[in-house]
Amino acid sequence: MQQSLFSDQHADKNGLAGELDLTALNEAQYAAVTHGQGPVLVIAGAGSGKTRTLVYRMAYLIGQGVAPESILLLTFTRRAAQEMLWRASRLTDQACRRIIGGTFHATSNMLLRRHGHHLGFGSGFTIIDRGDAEGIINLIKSSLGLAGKNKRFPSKRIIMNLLSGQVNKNRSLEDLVREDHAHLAEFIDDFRTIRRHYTEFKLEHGLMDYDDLLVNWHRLLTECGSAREEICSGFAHILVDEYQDTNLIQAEIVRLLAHGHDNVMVVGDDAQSIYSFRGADFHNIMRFPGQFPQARIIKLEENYRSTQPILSLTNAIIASATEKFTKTLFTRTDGGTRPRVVPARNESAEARYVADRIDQLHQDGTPLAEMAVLFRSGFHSFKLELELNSRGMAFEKRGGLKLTESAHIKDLLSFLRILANPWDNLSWNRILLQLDRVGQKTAHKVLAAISESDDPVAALAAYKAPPSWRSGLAALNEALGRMRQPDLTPSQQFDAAMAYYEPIFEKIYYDDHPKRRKDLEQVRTLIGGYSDLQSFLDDTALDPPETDTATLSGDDEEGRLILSTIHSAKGLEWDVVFVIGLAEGRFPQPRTVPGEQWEEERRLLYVAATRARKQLYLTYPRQMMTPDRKLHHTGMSPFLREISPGLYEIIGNTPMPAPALSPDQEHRARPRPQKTRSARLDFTPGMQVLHPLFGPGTVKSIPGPRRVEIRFDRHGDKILHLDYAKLEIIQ
DNA sequence: AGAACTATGTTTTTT
DNA sequence: ACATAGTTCT
Repeated sequence: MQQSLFSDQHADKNGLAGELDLTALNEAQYAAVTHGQGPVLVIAGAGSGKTRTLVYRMAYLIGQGVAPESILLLTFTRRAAQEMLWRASRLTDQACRRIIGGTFHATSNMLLRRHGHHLGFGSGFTIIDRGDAEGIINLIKSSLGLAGKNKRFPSKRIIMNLLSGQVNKNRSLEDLVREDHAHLAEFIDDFRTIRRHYTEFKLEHGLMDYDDLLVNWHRLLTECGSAREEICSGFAHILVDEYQDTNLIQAEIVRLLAHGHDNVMVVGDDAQSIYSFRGADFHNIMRFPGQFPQARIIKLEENYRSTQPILSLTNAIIASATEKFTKTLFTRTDGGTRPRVVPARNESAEARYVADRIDQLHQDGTPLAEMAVLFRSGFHSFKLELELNSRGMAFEKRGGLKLTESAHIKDLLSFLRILANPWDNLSWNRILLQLDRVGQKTAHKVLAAISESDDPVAALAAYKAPPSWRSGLAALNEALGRMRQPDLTPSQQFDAAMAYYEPIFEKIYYDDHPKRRKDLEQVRTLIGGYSDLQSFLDDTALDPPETDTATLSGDDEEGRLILSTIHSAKGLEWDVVFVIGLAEGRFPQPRTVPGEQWEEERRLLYVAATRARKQLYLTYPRQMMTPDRKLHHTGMSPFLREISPGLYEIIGNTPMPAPALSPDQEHRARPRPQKTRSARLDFTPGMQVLHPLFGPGTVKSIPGPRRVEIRFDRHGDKILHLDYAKLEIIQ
């Protein structure tokens, strides 16, 4: 009997860490991991081990002799990418250094650097982030005289949505205006003008935003045969996690990358689709067999993460969804406590309750790293952060601002970006505004004077400034001169920029510069790993590093409590999970309209609740501050109200009367009774069977349709799916 | 008069 | 963090 597939010589050659124990997999996972050639679609529920399956497949392929660097591991959210690569590195030891993978954009960046000459941009393009794009829009708005209309002009967010029309949304400008913002119709011409200017601006300055990157990739792979050949031949296997988070163009790129061999395995869960606002479309999962007619479909339906009471509740959350999903989850984990719903008097009481519970659980032995607090929006945790700080409890907040999005980092990076691209108007604007007596208008004037020059830095040195800020400009010019000395490493350039920026920095952020200084030091460390400034800038634009608020101390071994937006918690799991702010008017978001948006909010709650292994707390304040600073009462989130109260326990001195449920809701919320089918494919308890991997065993029970539970002599109890199991009946 | 500075109010989620 | 409105400076 083959215990491990890695006891052969391939394992040592490729540096697999220890043995890969395939017997730990269930039947469907095993089928996915050991699948030979061709496309595979794995539809997997929450907690079904989908990332593990994907990573095992990678290790399995390496064990079969596939070169690690010819496997492409992709996913579409940063946190999930981190988790995936971490798991991969545990399995493959030194081979992991040769694995190519991460977020789609980070991988793009790597491929661009390797094959960039095909894109026709030469080396002179800069990748810009969302903040840059918004900055450009603002510049355009003011130069067109549209800024004055701000009072009635739509927010920058709406403009961004409209501008990204092509790639992220399948709707036209007119559709968007008609559907979502009918009152903005009169601005449609302005939108068009802004969009045209934005496109021109990017072309003129050699800038690419995220969407351009995708479009260019797609163009490259469809229009340039030799480039496609060169890129695709490098990857023998493509493994994609969180496939439901792809948008149309990304799904198409995945198909094109597999050109010639179709060795693609995608893993996704349509019930966990929470990124439609950036163009992701979970119907891509359903379209996959159309793209790859040979595709084999495998479902992972057993949940290994959560206890039954948690699973019953999460199943009830998703059961109310209008669109029916492709699978039902079950678990064999017994025991566990019912999820707790906690109404608190107000936000402070909610924060106190959560902090108290965490403190208690910690004292009882749950490590802080095994607990997490999740919420809909970044600012929902403010009260809790205050509470935790006042108690001296350390935590790590995820989601919200990235390191490179904070003002002081942007300030400093501006200098470096000028060095890489002296025509970067956005960065110039930022630098000029730091000078005393220079505001938006003056900066604009200076920019107009220097940006047409062959050497903007020299042009700035020659610029005749009025006496009020002449000395400030002189200092800037001197600093730029120092930074431009030849043969400086990126670190030395950073230090030169810092020497000039430091006094300004301390003045601007007089109240909290010690805290911000740590971020700057972090960038300093980061830049030390680069010998080429442009690579550093591209990497940070595409894949901004996380703010690390950690103060490295002795108890770092134990880890820290995580506070996270639900979006940033995707793909992770903890023993104890608190979901806070589950009040009406907070979850779903206040302006959510019924329909697709409403359903996405529901899936978001589903994602949050399915992060929990053992304990789940759902809390909400019964009193909240309205925008006009008045208190008003709120009830629990409509998503919670739909759930049968029998599935949870209410905590608190003033329990709410259980809301009456319609018989229909009552029925849907209850765990589904298992259907028993008469045709059981000849398996009955007590029967002796033989399995190619697990060896001999005895049929224990028939837990569901097309499933058998078998007690194996060597590997214990397992539930097998008859669609995949190659069982031999002995007697 | 025009530009810079200051106080104030509002914030979805993110590759 | 940013936009805007109101106030102060040149």
